[in-house]
Amino acid sequence: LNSIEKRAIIAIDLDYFYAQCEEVRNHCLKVRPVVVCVYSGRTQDSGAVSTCNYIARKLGVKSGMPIAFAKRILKGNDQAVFLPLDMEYYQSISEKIMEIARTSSEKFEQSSIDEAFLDVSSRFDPKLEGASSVARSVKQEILLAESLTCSVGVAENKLLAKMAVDSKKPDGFTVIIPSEEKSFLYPLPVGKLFGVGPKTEAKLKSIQVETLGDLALTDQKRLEEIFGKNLGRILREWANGIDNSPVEEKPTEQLSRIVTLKRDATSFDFCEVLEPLSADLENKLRTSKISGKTVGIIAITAQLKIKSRARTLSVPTQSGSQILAIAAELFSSFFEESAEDGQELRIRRAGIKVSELIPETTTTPQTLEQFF
DNA sequence: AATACCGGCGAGT
DNA sequence: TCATACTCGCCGGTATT
Repeated sequence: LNSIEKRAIIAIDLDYFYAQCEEVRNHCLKVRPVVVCVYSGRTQDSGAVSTCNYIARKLGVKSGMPIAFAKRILKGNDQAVFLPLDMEYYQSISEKIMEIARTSSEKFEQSSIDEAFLDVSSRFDPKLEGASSVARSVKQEILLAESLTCSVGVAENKLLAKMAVDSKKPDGFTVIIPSEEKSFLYPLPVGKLFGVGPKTEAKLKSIQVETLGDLALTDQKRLEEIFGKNLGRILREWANGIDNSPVEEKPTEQLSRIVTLKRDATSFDFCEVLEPLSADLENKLRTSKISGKTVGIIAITAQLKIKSRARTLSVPTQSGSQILAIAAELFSSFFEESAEDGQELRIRRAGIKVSELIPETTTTPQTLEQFF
């Protein structure tokens, strides 16, 4: 039993990140509802709420909500501020903070623009106590350097650290010690488990599984029948607080760019719409020194259904013009294909995805051998 | 029978 | 009421070897 060393994992989550970044550059916003929006450009207020500060949340604004909803909720509130997304600014702050986190631990994993895991197991004896003091100082360092608050969770694996950090926000500090793992998890409704969204929650409720305690005791075979072998196993393990996944940086597996069309279309000017996307992808591929072996398109229909088509190349590419040409072909045949089915395809949003990313393959071969 | 590829779905920030 | 832009992972079906 002692041969398996326990770990000490810290989860860091920057509070209402984009909206807090906006507060940092304009302190007056701190006392007002702040809503950060992705404007789609169709109409005045078309688009969705990306995130908002806690003042806006308290009034009922939520991530993903249409901007027009949020405006209705805050109508008459002359303090409310609606701001467009400024990803470059948020990215630059994220990079500085992630550098602080990275250098605070030998093992580091950034899991999104505003979240990271640290594994500090090797450094301390009472591991969770040591990890807690690292978590405290990282929190402090982030506050001093960037004037941003974050929440932290400390536990013996990533799942528990993530559940811990989610349990108290903003500015939270939550440690789950081994003896408290089950009493922390079991009372929670299944929908609170990371990875359980509305669909999975509904399925679980339909078999009378309401809490993580229920889930933890549900027959494994039954879960595998309903959710498949993998998800069935993971649901049960996670409900029991079991997670052996390592803290490690994972290379990017796919890149995509997508835009909302000015209006739903049964066809559109592929070059005009897709060229900026492919150019952006080329830029990203080149600066990341990677190439993509699969090029695909993403279409969101007028009914908000997500459709995709893809083609795997014999040689990975970085070329924007090649990506554009393939994407245009895929869209073209996709429209034809649905015309044959008698279905008129109405597209709302159009995108390009590059996947099967492989370290650097230059488009112009240097040598004959490379060419053949 | 194993692997590759594709398209759909679900979930997260 | 209106519904972004990304990323990741799994599943089942079909094609390829």
